[in-house]
Formats: sequence, structure tokens, C-alpha cells
Amino acid sequence: MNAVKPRYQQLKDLIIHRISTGELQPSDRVPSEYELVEAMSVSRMTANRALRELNDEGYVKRIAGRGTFVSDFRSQSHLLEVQNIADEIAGRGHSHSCTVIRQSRQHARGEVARALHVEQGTDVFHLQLVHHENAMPIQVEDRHVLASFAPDCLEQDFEAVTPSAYLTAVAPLQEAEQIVRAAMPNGAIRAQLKIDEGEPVLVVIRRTWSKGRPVTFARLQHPGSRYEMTGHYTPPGRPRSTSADVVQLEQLKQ
Amino acid sequence: MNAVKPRYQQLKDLIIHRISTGELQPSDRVPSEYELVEAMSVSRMTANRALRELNDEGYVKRIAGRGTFVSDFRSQSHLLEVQNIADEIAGRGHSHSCTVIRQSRQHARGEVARALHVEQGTDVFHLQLVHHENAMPIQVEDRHVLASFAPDCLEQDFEAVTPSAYLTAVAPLQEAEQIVRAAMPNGAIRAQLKIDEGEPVLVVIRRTWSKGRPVTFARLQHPGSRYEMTGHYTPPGRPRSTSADVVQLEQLKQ
DNA sequence: CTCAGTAGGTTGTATATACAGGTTAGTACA
DNA sequence: TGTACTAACCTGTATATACAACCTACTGAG
Repeated sequence: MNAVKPRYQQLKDLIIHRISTGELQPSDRVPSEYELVEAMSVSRMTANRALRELNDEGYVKRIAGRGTFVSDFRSQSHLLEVQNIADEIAGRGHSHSCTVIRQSRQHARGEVARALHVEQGTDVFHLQLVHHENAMPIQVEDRHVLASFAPDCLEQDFEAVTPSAYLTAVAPLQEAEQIVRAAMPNGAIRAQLKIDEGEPVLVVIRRTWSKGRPVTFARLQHPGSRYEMTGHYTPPGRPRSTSADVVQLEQLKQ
Repeated sequence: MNAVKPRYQQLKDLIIHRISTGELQPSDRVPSEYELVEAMSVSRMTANRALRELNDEGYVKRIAGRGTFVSDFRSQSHLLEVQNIADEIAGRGHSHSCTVIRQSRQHARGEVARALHVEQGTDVFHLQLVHHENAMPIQVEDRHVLASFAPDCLEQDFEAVTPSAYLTAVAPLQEAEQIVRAAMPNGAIRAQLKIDEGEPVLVVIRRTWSKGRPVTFARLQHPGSRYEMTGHYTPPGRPRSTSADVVQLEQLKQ
């Protein structure tokens, strides 16, 4: 249980810690191999292994001849998949806008408390937003955030910065779990998404961890006729990417 | 363009090639570091790096003191996600059964030809199946398979072995692309899935690659009320897994 | 001022060596 | 027979060293 970790792992942990505490910001320069040799009294090969693995794992980006730099949100977030609807829409060259329906403090109960692994009555923030792509509603976001995780959540202007972007700025989101289903929306959702009666929604329920505990729980609903998730899976070791897109899919016969 | 690859990468490519051709079967022993030193005239550190990275990438499993072994299908297939509905159902401890609606040879046209990157008129097999979980229909599978990829496709008994299992046995499926959407089913699908009018389906359109080219294209439809996809995302470097499940989700309020 | 060349720092790879620790099979001893 | 030990092999880690390739900034020549 208390096994001593290998040196290269200690180096990795040290640097990951500096990144997760914000001491090292995205695009900041990470100590070079020789600096680690000096500072940590290891051989360069050990420092090299630590930095190389951090590079493989997406934490940092190494450039031969220049140095090692903390990955920016874009490249380190391949694990977060399609966390940020605004980026997704921007990637399509469309304009994103957002309307805040609700932004309040609540006491977690029932489902929310269980999802966030907290006692009933724990402080949480409750957000409800409608995201638009080119003025067309594309997502209703219903999110609960652990108050202790993001204390200044009520002061944020979520029409300017999406909750996803805000939350990843507060602390790195390290793990996510999601459920995808098809469902029929209720009347409120149907009105918010401006969809016809009888049209289904794609529902994504996502729970995200930071520092080992769940910190936010969101239910995202998209109009079935205007939204689809796309994913791309490559073998381990090769670059992996996943994105969502509103492609005008050529209709399959039948 | 023709840059010479580093030695350790050559070793990795060699071993991956042996695995993908079937020369090395799951749980087979991979040459040890010293054997690679002898056979390939590299230093042990280089052989070590190749095998260690293959281990990190899930291709092999290394056991100190014993050796290096090819990962079995289960652990190397984390990239294939939920390819096989039968395994998914078995994982829930339920019984899986399957009805073949159609199993025929066709000429690819339109959408199918484009998806498989072949000329119009190329030979493909067309499969239509209904999968049941505990006698309840859970998926309608409409799949096209490149005939040249799996020539004996018409002789298979897909009520015994699912197309996914069969295809992965023919050759390793190495890459996948999928689109997930919510839609309303047509009458035939609604009948096959035994769902009520007004109930949506979760549609998964998946295209799978082997040896660099798309070999199969499937449209999977699930009843929205009885099926959901679940995914779990962990940071790169940590074990990654994704599965689907029919959880009786505690209903979110609203 | 402009541009070519260069020095120095940085990563990328490769090797030889060493020791620690796990696993297995066989051997020697009781 | 049975058990303890050992030899052989394997992976895991760590170090020192070397050379190549890349990038930046500076310097000196024109």
C-alpha cells in the first residue's frame, strides 16, 4: 500500500500536481530535462521518461529544440470529448449564443445528491440554459454544480462563457461518465427547443469528476432532428478524437 | 515522407503486424526483451521501450518474471466499445437471442457504396437482424459488409454468432466511426422493436475499418424507452472503458 | 541594415550497464 | 516423499553517455 513509487512517476506526479493547482498554466514552460536533472537529482533518461509519458498522456506538449509546455485546454481536453457546446458550434463556423433561464443556489436532494455523492441538503448551484446555433436552439442544459467546487458560480455570466468552459477553468475535469438516450421531451423543453410535437430529443446525462470526486451533473437535451453526436475511435496509441456535429446526413434508405 | 522510423517504433510495428495477421494469437507469448536484443540487434532498453509502449497501448500484457503476452480480445477491444450487443446483454446476466430477417448478397449503391468507399455495384452482403434481450426486442441491426472482406458471410448462422463477433474473428476491426441520434422509427422498425406509436428510437450509425479501409456499415436502432448507451471517459494513460447498459435510471425531476 | 552562420539549449533516440524483484522449474537435502 | 533452496529467465527501474535534429538568439560580414 505504501510502496515507494518509481522516480519517473514521482516526477510525473509533481508536474501533474503543479498543473492541477494552477501553478503551471496552459502553455507555460515546464522545466526542461536538464533542469529536472539538476533540481531532482535524477538522470536525464529518467526525466525524459517522465516528460515523454506526460506528453503521450496529453498533459504537456513537447517541441524538439524549444522545450516542454503545458497543453492548452483544446489539446488536453480530448478526454472531455464534447464538453463545450460553444466550441463545437464554433468549430462549424456558426455563431453560438446562450440564454440563462435559471442560475440559483439550492440544496441538493434526491437524484442530484446521489449523483454528486453528497449528503441531502448540500449546497449546489442549479443552472438552466438554452444554447443557440445561429439563433436556432440546439441544446437545453440543466446542470447542478457542487457549490464547494465553484463558489463564485452565481457571479458568472454564462451568456458569455459556457459552464463547461468556466468549470474547466476552475479546475481540470479529469473523468466523465455519460448516458445517451432518445426520449420524448416535455412541453417546456419542446418550447425551449422550438420543436414540433412528436419530435424526439437526444438526451445526454453527464457526470464529471475533478480531483477524484464528482463535481457536476448535467442533463443536456438536443432536438433529434437537428443534432447528432459523432464519435471516432482509433486504436490505442494513435491519436484519438471525438466530436459532435450537425451534419446533414445523407439519408439511409428505409 | 520517407523518414526512417526509430528502431523502437520498428519493433512495435513488427509486433503489431504479427498480431494483426494472426501470427500471434491472444495470450500467445511475445518475444522477450532479450530475444529481441538477439534477433533484432538492438539494446535491451530499446526492446524494453517497444514492449512497454505496446503494453501501455493495450496490445500486450506484461508480467514481471513471466513474460509478455498478446492481450486477449476482451482487453484489446476497448477501442471497439460496444460493438457486440450479445456481449453487452450477457454482461447484464440476461439471455440474448437473434432473428435473421435478411441475409443476402447485393450490389452496393448510393449511400452504402459511399460509406464503404467502393464503386457502385460492388458486391456487399446485406444483413438485417433483430436482437432480443430476454425475448424483448432491443436492437434492429441493418448492416452492409464488404463481400471481399468476409466472403463466407452468407454461410454464417447469425442467430448463433452475432455479425460483430463474426467480423472481429475474420480480421481485427481497427477503427470505428459512429453517429448517434434520436429519431422516430418507421412502421416496420416500430413493429420489429414492439414499441408504441410516438416512442422514439436511439439510432447508431457505425462504420468500421480494418486494415485501413471501411469494411462494414451498420445502422442500429434501439427502443428509446428500453435502451441507453453509457460511456466512461478517463484521462489518457489511465485505463479506459466504455459500455452500454439498460439501467433503470432514476428519473430526473423535470 | 540585412542576411548567413553559429553557439547553445532542448528534445529524440540508442546503447551499455547495473541492480531489484517476480516467476518457474529443477535440484539437493532432509 | 516432500520441502527448501537455487539457478535461470523475465520485467522494472535507474544511470551515464553519446549523437542527431531542431530551434532561437546572437554575432559578424557584407
